[in-house]
This record gives sequence, structure tokens and C-alpha cells, in this order.
Amino acid sequence: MFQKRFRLHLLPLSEKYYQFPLLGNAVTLSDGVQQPSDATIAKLVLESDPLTLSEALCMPTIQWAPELVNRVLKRLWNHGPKALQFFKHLDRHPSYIHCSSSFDHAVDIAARMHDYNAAWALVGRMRSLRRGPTHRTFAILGERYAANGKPHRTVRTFLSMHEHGCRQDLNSFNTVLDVLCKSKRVEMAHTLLKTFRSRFRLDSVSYNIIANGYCLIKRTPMALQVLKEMVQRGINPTMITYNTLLKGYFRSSQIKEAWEFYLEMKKRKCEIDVVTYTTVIHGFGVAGEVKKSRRVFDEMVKEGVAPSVATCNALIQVLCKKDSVESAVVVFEEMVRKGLCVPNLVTYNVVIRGFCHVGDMERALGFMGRMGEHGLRASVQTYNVVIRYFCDAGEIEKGLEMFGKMKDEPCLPNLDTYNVVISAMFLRKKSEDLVVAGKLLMEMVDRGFLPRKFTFNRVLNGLAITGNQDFAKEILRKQGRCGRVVRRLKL
DNA sequence: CTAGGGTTAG
Repeated sequence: MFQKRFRLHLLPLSEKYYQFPLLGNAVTLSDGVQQPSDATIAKLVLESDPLTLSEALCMPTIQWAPELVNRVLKRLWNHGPKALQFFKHLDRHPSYIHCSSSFDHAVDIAARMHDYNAAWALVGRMRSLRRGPTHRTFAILGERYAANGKPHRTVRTFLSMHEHGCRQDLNSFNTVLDVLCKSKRVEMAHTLLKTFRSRFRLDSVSYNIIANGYCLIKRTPMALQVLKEMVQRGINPTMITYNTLLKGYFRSSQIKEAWEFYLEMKKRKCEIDVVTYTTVIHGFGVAGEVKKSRRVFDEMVKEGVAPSVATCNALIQVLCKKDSVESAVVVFEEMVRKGLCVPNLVTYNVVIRGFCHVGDMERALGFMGRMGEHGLRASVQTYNVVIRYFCDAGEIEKGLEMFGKMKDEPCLPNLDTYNVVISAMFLRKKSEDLVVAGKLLMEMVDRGFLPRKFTFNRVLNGLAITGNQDFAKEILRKQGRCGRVVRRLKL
């Protein structure tokens, strides 16, 4: 049925482009053929069911390339089942072969849905195609295990790497340490480090990771202990070590210690960098010392250190929270005007949240509309903020309207979005709202999200007491069939 | 995807 043809050699060899052949007539690729964008393809995948998918994707003008596939997968990130359907469909393509980064995305998506069997099957497939698995693949698996509360499996996965044709080295070891620390399992990471000290030549990265881990759980004394430990072993602390500790002080609200540490850094003539300044600006601001934040910002400019977007975002956020949105917007406009830095998604989300917080939804939406000026589009987070504040203000209809708008992008709702919208369906005490909540609940499960037991029970109870028992039963029945995801809820 | 700085509610 499929014929292998149209392999294009016009492009760099590293980027292999293929074309999906048209059934029947041969098609010559002429210049100016409309190549569907990743958004178009994502929509196609979302609109077609598994049976019509292959037909829908069999368009002659699609030239598959790793970058395109990855962008589509990213678009479908919040619809795991569809994303994997798409990936598997393309995996059966007669000539296109997924590259390792696409496999990594697929592994990530499967593992995020707690479907480890599927994830490992993909690892196997990768290996048989000689496309991996790579160190990155194992980093992803380890991260998912840790994030899903299975840190022991993170370690086991690391220890089994070599059985899948991937050697353990210091980098992959450091990654495991980091993944454990980021999921608050510092003790475990520290023990692991001590166990493998002789097997790998640990470097400053290893120790920085552990120190940061202790800072994340606000145990700065232990972080200092790690610093001592590394010095004893003859490894020099770096700028990153100091910045990590500085941040640690702020995180555990040790403002005085943070300030002293900062002064000490300056006195020791170690080059204070942009990260140091950003940390201090943010730290003081969060502690309510906005004036000091501003002063440090000016000082940094005076010292000739260029602020980054992160620095600007830190100051803008601090002004929003502890001063006023107005002053934050002044800074925002000034930065854009002076070209000090280019606003990114975070910048916009911060400002938009600031307006929402003072109830100025109109200007919040205005800024949302302005995002295009900087080549940006509203993200899920942007929508989540706006929807949340509309609902909090009792404007449920407008919240739902925004929720509906996401579909056009397409910007798929994530777990937070569903939680916000479903909670809002309880505010008006209307029976119709609960039916909507029920539908949303089914939709989120279909999309690979695992609602909290609390959400599930709340919706079912709500439906039961508003005379929608039949619908409640239907949900229960459907979900009962729906496989392992919901079985974990132990209804 | 080898470490540090901006989005997450009070």
C-alpha cells in the first residue's frame, strides 16, 4: 500500500525529511506546497478517533521530520493517550523512523501516566531500532519514578542502565542524585553519594546537587555540612555552590544570614554574577523589603552586570506582590522601552497574575492580548491564572468562556486547569453545573490525568444529591472499564 | 537532561 519514495536529499543529512505517500496517484512535490504546521497536525490528531487517525494523517504534503514530530508531541503533552497514538501511528510508517528525542518524549508521556509497561516497551523498541536508549532516556525514567513517589525505582533504573546498553558514568550518576533531591529525597541521595564515592570520581557538581537538595528542604546547616565535606575531599566550591547556599538562606527565611553571606561573597572578591543578584533581589522582595530589592538592582546595573530576563521577572514579581501592579507595569514598560530585556512567558504570567490579584481582569486580558507583540502565545499557566480568578470572583461564565477558548489554540488543559474548573462547578449550587463537572471528570481521565480521590468523590456525591444518580452511575461504570488509571483510585 | 536565579493560592 505504501511506497517508499520522495526521500529528499536537498536538506542537511542530519535532518532527514520524508514524505507520506498519497494512496493512488503519485504526487510530485512542487515548491510552495503548504506544509501543515504542528498546530494543524495536533488538531487533526485530537479530532480523529484511533480508527480514522491513519487516514487523517495520510496527507501527501506532510514531510515528517524529528523537529515537527517533537513539536506535535509537545502540543499533545496534556493528552497522553492521543500523543502516544500519534507516536505509534508514525512508528508504523514505511520509511520514517523516529529519532531518539521523539522516543524520549514518548517514554516521558507514558511514564507520566504511570504506564511503566508502555514506557519500557518503548525503550525496547528504541533499542531494536538502534536509536538508544540514551542517558537522557534513563534520566527521564528516573525523574518520573521519583516524581511519582517511587525513588527506589529511580535508583534501580540507574543500576540497570548497563543492561540496556548504556554505561553508567558520573553524569548519569549526578542526574540520579539531582532527580532524587528535586523530589525531596535528599537523605537518600546523600546516602547514595556516600555509597558510590569510590566508584565514581565525584566532582563539584555532585556536591552542589546535594547541598541544593538540603536547601530545598530548608536545612541550610546540612548544606553547610556538605560544603565542608567537599572541601575536605579536596574539591573547590564554585560560584554555583555559593549561589545555592545564598538561595538556601532566603528560602529558609534567614534573611540576616543571607545578607551577611552576600556581603562576605563581595568582600572575598569573588565575582558576583547575575544569578547572585537575581537571588538577592528576589529574596529581599519576598521578605517584604522592596526598597532593598530596588537598591540591589540599581547597584548591579552600576557594577556593569547586565540583568537577565530572570532578574527583571524577579523585580516585577516582587513589585506586584509587595508594592503595586502599577509600579510593576512601570518597570515592565521601561524595560521593554530601554531594551533591557525581552519579556518572556514568565514575565507576562507574572504581570497578568498581578492584575488578576487586584481584580482588574480587563487589563489582565489586555496584557494577554499583547503577548503577540513579543512573539508569545498564552500558555496553559496563563489560562489557569485567568480562569481561576474569574471563578474566584464568581464570574463562572467568563471562566468557562476562557476554558473554551483554549480549545481553539489548541492549548490543552492540564491537571490544574481541570481542578480549577471542576471546583468552580460547585460554587453556584446548580444541578447543571454538576453535570458539567461530571463530564469534565470523564474528560480528564480520558486524557490520562488521575483525579484525586477527593475530586472524584465530590463530583459523584454532588451528582447524587442533585438528582443525577443515573449520570453518577454511568461515570462509575465507564471508569470501571477504563483500565488501570482509575483502578488505582480504589473506588 | 550535569549543578545555581523568574510563574503555583493565604
